[in-house]
Amino acid sequence: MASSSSAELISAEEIKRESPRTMLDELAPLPPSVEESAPSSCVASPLAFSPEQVACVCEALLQGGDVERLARFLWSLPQSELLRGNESILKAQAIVAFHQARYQELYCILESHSFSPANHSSLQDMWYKARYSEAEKARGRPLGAVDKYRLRRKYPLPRTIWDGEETVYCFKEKSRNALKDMYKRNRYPSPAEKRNLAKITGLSLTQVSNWFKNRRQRDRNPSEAQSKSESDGNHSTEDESSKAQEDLSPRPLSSGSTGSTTHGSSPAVVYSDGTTTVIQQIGDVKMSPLSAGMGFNGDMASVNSHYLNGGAYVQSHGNNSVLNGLGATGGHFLTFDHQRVSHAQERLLGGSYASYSMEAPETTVGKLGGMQTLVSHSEDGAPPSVVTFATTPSSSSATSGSPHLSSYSMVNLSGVENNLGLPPLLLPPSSTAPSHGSTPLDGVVSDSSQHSGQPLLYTLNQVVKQEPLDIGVGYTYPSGMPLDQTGNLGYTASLFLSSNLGPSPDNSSPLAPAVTAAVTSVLSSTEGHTTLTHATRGLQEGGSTLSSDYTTQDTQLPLSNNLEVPVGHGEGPVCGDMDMEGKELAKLQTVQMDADSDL
DNA sequence: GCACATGATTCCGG
DNA sequence: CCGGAATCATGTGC
Repeated sequence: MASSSSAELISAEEIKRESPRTMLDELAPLPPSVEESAPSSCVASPLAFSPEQVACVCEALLQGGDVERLARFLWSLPQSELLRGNESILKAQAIVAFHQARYQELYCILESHSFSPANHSSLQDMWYKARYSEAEKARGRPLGAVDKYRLRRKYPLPRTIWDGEETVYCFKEKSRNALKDMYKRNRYPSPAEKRNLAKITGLSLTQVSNWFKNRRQRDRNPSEAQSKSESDGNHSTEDESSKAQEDLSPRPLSSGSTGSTTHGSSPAVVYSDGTTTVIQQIGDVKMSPLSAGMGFNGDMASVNSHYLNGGAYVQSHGNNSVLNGLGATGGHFLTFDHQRVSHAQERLLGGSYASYSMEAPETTVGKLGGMQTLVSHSEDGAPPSVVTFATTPSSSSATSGSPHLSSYSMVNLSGVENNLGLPPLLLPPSSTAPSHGSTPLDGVVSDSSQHSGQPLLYTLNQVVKQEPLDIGVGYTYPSGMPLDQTGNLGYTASLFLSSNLGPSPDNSSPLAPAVTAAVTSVLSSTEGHTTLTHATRGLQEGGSTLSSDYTTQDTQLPLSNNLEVPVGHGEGPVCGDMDMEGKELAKLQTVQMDADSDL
């Protein structure tokens, strides 16, 4: 496996040597709408990306929150890629469609593919926001709470983005049952019990406390708030729910991640459905009530998004999963073949990128596995970006050829408002009607070979403090765009991609079988330093064992290291200035490798 | 639109 | 800091 078509792989070394341009720029060329270039040529020579690579880039761009760039990237993909059914791509398409107010298209995307639970929350949010937005436009006035409620009833979430768990008043049924059970046994739970309940339910300690407080109050004077239906006589549900890591198999309850967290409140939830196991750690932060649009609480995930600030998601898959560290093997996860980039694209790339600004002041680098680092910088001003992929030795999947992307993180650039076209999707004719904005596309598209790609299973961990960060149309990328106090983006996320299928479907370019990728984006800091952020995680091979942790802000970064990589001059976001020299890159890699050693 | 249900918040006392 | 009471804000159902 280590064997990948050499032709398509470029080592970081090579990249830094021969690539003066930013990778992301190449990945996200300007849209064909840009006059000066022949759109068609954009697709003439397909990028040498494997589906997984494309997915990874999508994720990276998604994390970055730069919808504009994401749109460009999607645009650059051959139709066949778009049709593959890869979740990351679909999600990216959905976000772009949302951003551009092409709601019908958005609905189609959301309804036509079953998304992994990790994405449910954000997609649900999009689903509803799109509905609200449409309704608002239709009636010309803002919607009230009741209006929204009705819309939610009218347009229930498709099962493709919803686990089916009903939520009432923001709490999931299971959570309430656990609370009720406990209440039945003890109206005044001890702090420890509350904490445990919090863990079990995925609620915050405060929520649990409030619940008991309210419950007692309403039990006391039934006069006003008679919750007869529930409190009286007998709660259907019986004992035991709370403590145990009980049964509650399918969804959100769980084995109390025992030691989980230091500060009294970071419930951990383990989802398990046989094939996957997810552990989610939930922090205890409240979102600003203002956080635009996040008011909707569809399910627990949403609730969490409301209250959490930290978390992690790990998913492992039966037979494969070798997401872990170092890999000297050469799985080059993301490679870029410059030679295959059309000249037209290059021209486009050279174009204007001045618009985006990176503001994340600093990021950190966690330990990484073998890394592939791609540095990019734009020629006219954009700060450099570095995407680093950690590769993993393909132990268990030596034969499978299935790629594993274990983690990556990317820090981002401020979302730039913009409307770019998105490549046409294969949607029912009716749905493609572009309602608004730009719909540049036409000339794009070329090959039509399609494939329903293999179900790439992945989970994305993203946790963070939620702060409003509107991307254009008001969509707040719900999950992963934390802003730090200064309003800058400082985000770290882990992404686990795994696939336990055999060789990738239609991929002509053999990928390293087990690859752990870590994308790291270098951001320019005001000091002229750049730090990397990264999160690493690993799954032990040999099956679904969870092994690790991850990342993210603040408190929870057990494995991270912090590295600062000096970069060019500190002149600000003016192109050339930010170039990362080969040596810096080398340095970067070295550092990363060092970081590995303590794995 | 209204009434009820329920989670959250605020204020107060211990 | 916790619990109780009052109250607010929003979800829910009719």
